[in-house]
Amino acid sequence: MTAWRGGRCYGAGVSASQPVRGTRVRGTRQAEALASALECLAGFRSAQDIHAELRRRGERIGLTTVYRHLMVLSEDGAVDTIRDEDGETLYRRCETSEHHHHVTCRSCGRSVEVEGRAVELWADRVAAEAGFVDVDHTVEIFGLCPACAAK
Amino acid sequence: MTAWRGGRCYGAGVSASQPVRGTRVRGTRQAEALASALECLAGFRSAQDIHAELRRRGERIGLTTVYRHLMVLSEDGAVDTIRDEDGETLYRRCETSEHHHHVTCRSCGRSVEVEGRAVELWADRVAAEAGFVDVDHTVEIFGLCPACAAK
DNA sequence: CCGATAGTGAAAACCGTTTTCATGCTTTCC
DNA sequence: GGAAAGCATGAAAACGGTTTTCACTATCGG
Repeated sequence: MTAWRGGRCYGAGVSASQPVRGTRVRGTRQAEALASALECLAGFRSAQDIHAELRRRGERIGLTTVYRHLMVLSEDGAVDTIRDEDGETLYRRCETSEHHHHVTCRSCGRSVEVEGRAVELWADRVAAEAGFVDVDHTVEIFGLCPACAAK
Repeated sequence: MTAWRGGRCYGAGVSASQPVRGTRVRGTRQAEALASALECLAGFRSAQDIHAELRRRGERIGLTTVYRHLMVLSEDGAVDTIRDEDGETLYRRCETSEHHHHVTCRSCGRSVEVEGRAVELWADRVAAEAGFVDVDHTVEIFGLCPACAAK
């Protein structure tokens, strides 16, 4: 469970949010609802948070379905995923399809995408120096956003 | 469960490995055994791997105790921890007490410590630009080590 | 020795996630 | 329009790593 759960973001409708990128996520009421929730939620949220939010909105949708859709969406690159400090997976609608990293608020979940050409290069370089191949990296930055820091 | 479990590293003894840094981990047979196992195991291992290894060596030690000691050791900075792609926590005896990162083999767990002045600076900079404070970061690189890549 | 104190570990609880499987909803074809 | 086929759904159960519980044991100072 994340710390910042609970929230507003009602008045959902935001007009029939159309399918997120050409994925198979479409058609069903549940997929629509999930897409709309992702549209509306600003930061990284756990699957359970998102499910709770949907239920709060009155949607009839099962936790299983939320997990299933998030999995597909993330495989398709339509949502980003990160792991919080407890190992829980957090999801967020992806803004750009390019490789990038995040500065995420550990209190409210709000996050900013940052370009990381520099880290990419660094990671590739040090891995190559160590003789490693097929290299992959995870880079996440957590902190307190200006709003939360103000408290 | 990690992929590279099971291994040699018997003939353990390595002479009574002395207590790792001035922690409260000492005295008991189990703590000694764990310290010695960590000394001997090269790469990052899951708590369960380490426990299995100890049992294989004939040590009488419970999984709970392994977890407990690893927790303390990691709080004291005597072991490093990272999360693998499945969210499982992996442990390794720490080589330097300075902040550093790893290039870890996703097949055998072997890892190389790398200096990351560049990333530190980058992380601090982008976080500051976004107005975040109390910043923390995780940077892990996974790949195939030369030996595993050769197969 | 002895008693206080800290450590141990089997079993149960936890908790996020995945699987199962019976049921529903769509789509397709006639 | 309707029946069959196929995919989506979700409650409940399984899963797997980790933590908690609690009765028991080892250790250490005196």
